[in-house]
Amino acid sequence: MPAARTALDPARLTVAVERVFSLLRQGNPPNDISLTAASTLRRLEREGPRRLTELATAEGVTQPAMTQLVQRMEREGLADRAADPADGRVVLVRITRAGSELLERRRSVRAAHLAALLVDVSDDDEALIAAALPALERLAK
Amino acid sequence: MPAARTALDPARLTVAVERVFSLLRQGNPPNDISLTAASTLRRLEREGPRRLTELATAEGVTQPAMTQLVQRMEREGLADRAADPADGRVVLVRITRAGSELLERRRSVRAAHLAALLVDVSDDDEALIAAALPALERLAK
DNA sequence: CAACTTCTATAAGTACGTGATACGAATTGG
DNA sequence: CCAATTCGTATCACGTACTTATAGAAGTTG
Repeated sequence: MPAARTALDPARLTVAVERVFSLLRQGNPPNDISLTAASTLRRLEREGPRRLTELATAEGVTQPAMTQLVQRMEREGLADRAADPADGRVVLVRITRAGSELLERRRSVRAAHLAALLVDVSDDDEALIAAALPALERLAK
Repeated sequence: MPAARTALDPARLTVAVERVFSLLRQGNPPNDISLTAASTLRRLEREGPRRLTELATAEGVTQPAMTQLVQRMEREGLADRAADPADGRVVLVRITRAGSELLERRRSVRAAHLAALLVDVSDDDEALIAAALPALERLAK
């Protein structure tokens, strides 16, 4: 009989992730963009121009929601649209330079906030979290 | 000179937490309550009855937002209000049995979803995450 | 007890999501 | 080769979840 699997309690991890997330959120700039907007921008940054419906599916929202989100992001200069030369129905959404810069600023702000929180964390705990980080990244791949 | 501190990159942790959180969110029931509603209910469950403004501050929303949230939660039977015998201005918000049951169902659903995700994670990674879990809980205390 | 402060509620506006539906562009079968 | 269908996006009507500004009742205080 093989050894029992590691005792990682999904419910505990779920709650912990939610609470850390809330903590991080507290330190947000006052007029932060929405979760979906941020996630969509990050996706556009990572993967390049994408279709509306593709984004909607990937982000788990409906197509009308993505249409509206892109409209707002376009209005704020964070993204723009381009026609697909190969298919006249398609809209390709792209992140703009301002969008990338916003993501960059957002990362700095959050990093600073988290760094402040980490002051109260023991070196041991910090090391444990650092050790688990690559695993968390693979989980959320 | 003491050893250099562990190299935990706040920006990386922030992004990883956001992405794990998004993953967990994907597997939500279709008509899930809002982040703030869930967090507020959990707080009421943990800490017992609380005032409106106390909840608003703790959750990082404005007082009118909390008034409205409590109204909605009350309408759905998840929470109720009681007068404070010591101060006629105060409303004490309490979680109801239905509220507790909702939290419990929500935890099961999310745990099941996360458990499904963990199938694709190596034993080593799972062990690393399990080892870091108490540290994450202390961070989010 | 009049003036101030505290606590909650209301009002008006915006962002963000939904389902239903419209409509032009692409694909397809007879 | 064109009528029917499917695909990709937009629009509409609606509900929720926030914001700021303000009102108003209950406590506190000089």
